[in-house]
Amino acid sequence: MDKYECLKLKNQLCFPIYLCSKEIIRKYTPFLKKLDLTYTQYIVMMYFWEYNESNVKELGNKLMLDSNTLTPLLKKLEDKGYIERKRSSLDERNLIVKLTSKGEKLRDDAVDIPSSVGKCINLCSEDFVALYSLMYKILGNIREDYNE
Amino acid sequence: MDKYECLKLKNQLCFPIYLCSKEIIRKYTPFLKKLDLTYTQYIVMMYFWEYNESNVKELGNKLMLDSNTLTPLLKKLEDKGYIERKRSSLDERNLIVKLTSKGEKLRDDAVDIPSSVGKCINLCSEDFVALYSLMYKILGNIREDYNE
DNA sequence: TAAAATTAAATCGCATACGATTAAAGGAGG
DNA sequence: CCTCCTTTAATCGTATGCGATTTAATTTTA
Repeated sequence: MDKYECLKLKNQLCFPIYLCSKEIIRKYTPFLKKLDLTYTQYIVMMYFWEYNESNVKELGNKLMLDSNTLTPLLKKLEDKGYIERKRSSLDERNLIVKLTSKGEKLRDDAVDIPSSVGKCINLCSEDFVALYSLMYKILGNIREDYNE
Repeated sequence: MDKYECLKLKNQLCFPIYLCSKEIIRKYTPFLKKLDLTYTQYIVMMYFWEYNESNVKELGNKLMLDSNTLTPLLKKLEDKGYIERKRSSLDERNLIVKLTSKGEKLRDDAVDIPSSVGKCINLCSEDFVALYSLMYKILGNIREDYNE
């Protein structure tokens, strides 16, 4: 029995998760390119399609990203005309971010993407459900503060 | 029934996988810092602890990374003294990368990391196995060329 | 109420990722 | 032998990701 067995790549759980995340994102890329979005920008747009308006803090909680990543990303989305950034007049520390009408319209172009990528991943619904719940179980274990 | 339902974050599979990958890597960080490694550098070191020697192509196939990512990363590992880079004399196109003795010794410092992080993730063994096999199933579906 | 503590975003620096291109070496065919 | 094709790394440019610090606004507290 090799005492280094635990360090072999095939015995890692993190490694295939890391690969899956990257490869799934790679599958999104050609579809997102048509909308002039990167994957992270797409996640942010999904947030706003659902909630319409937010600030950096709230958005960051949901996406587990901080202002160091979000600030430049939101500026890019603003340059593309998909969102609007404005300081709150009630509390100047807060940056209000909201969809523009152009950003809203983009939703119709995105609506087929999940199923297109789903076909590439090609999991039966049992596997989908099992994987989904395992992912949220891990997230719950790692970040007890995270509420879906 | 909302026609945009499929675009909600909570209905995505990619999103929790993306989060899990990032958060698990975050859990590794404090342990890896003691070895002066980043997560990707750690994956590369695991490869070499297992196979001792390789070239950029082979390594990249296994890790699903290309020379654009690996070349600078391998130079950093060389600067740290963990690996050696040398052109093959048989075929000058190939870069032979191998562990140094310092890199080999590092393995002993890494051997407790998987279980330490495993405690944070805190999955029972059934969940571990289920998740592991789902991940490789997806990888097999996405990249039929990938052989573990 | 003025100084201290807290909060929210922005900024900085470094390390990936990765599509695309380039450069250099080796191999194939005329 | 020479040109074309392929292969392997390296390089380039853009976009995250994130620990750490800074800046500005607000709140707390002495």
